[in-house]
Amino acid sequence: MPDPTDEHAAATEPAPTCGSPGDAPELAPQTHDFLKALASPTRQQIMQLFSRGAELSVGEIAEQAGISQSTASQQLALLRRGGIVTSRRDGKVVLYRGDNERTRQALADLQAYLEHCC
Amino acid sequence: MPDPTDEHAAATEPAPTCGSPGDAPELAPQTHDFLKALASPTRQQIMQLFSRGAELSVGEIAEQAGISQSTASQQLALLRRGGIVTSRRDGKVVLYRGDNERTRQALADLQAYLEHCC
DNA sequence: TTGGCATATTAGAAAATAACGATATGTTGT
DNA sequence: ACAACATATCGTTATTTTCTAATATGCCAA
Repeated sequence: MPDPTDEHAAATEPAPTCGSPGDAPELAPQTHDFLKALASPTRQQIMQLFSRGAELSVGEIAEQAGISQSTASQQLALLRRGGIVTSRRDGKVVLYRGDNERTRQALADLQAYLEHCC
Repeated sequence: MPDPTDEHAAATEPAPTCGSPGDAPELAPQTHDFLKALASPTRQQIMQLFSRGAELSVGEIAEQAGISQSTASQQLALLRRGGIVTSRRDGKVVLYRGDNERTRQALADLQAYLEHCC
């Protein structure tokens, strides 16, 4: 039986729409994941492989970044959770690429968050 | 004799101006510090105290954030290293506030970095 | 179904982070 | 110089992160 944690289901979040517009806006959990995902040398190194929309398999990423396959898979999972990359299955490989849409969104949210304190 | 690590000297960096414009732009060390500084619940909580240019002492921040004085000092040091806050001495207290200028710069650098891969 | 390959997940050790109390440094008044 | 107060730094412990090898899961072909 297939696990309910379906990997390549389109996990579309309902969008929190910023609860209390009054005073101190908290950083959305998604944006926190975004920041955590980027705040790592290894993951930054991985991101450099996705120049101009390049699409790479986990194996290629592991090799080019000089890390093990399992490490690559784990770090890619974190990057995906942070909304920085997307994945799709093509045969027996899984291809990753930068997620333009969600990255733009996270940047906008971050900018809005920093607006009120800086 | 005063330590060369002068705390409140205006540490103005020469700005790296992005070495090789060709292919894969690395994230500036400053921007990495910026990301790491923000990717922490405690430090995000601290940042929420600086609503609209508020200026607070370390003691006030520690109290309002519910953390010890030494923790506040340490976390504020990380926020300052990330260019998110500035500090100035006023008598025996040290006042912190959001650093508009450097934050804007870090956001711009981050945006440029993400441009090429997303 | 079986075998082979690619990716995800697990388990565990090493390293980095976060927090605190205690102490050192700095500053202002007396 | 000394006392009093505020902040920075030190030393330590608990938690989290990071990485790898080993194993499990998923997909395709025969």
